[in-house]
Amino acid sequence: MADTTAGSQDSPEAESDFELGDTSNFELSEYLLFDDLMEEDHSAFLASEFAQNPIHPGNEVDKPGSSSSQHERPASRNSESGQKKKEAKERVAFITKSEIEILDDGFKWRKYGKKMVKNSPNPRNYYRCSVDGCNVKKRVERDREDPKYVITTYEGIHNHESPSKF
DNA sequence: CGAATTTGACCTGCGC
DNA sequence: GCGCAGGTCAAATTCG
Repeated sequence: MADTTAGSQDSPEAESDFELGDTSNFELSEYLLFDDLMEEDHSAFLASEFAQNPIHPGNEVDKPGSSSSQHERPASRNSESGQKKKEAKERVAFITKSEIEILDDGFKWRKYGKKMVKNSPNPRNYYRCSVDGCNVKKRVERDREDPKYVITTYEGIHNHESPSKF
């Protein structure tokens, strides 16, 4: 699973019902239900489950009307001033059935924040690609009803090859 | 010693 | 206008 499309999106075939009412800022949102579980026995089962229920109701993974707020921090804090480049970031959410959220996908991630969300009793972890130049972010959060499931949301595309592997 | 991780504080955006 | 929620950064600490 290390290679799991590390670097590029695989065949997109999960988006459709996700209608973004406000596409002013967003242009693409693909949600791939992936289960890189080692026990294919369960993965197959889960796959069916997700097929019926993509995500539990009230999923905050993507709210079509909630407006996609792009957090553009003003240059106030940022050293770069006057440079606000809003690049359309690819957002891909993966649902993995695992007890650990430290899934090694072949990239080096540095945790830069943790936050408790109201929607889930579990904290949400924020990771960032440690590779310089790669501004890919990863959001890891446990399922609200099934702590065994981990929702990993990738934001951005890796502009480099995997540091490890190969 | 260096890099990575941790926790708290701070800021921004939206809703009411 | 204020409050809430979410997200990010920074400083301190720990592990390798």
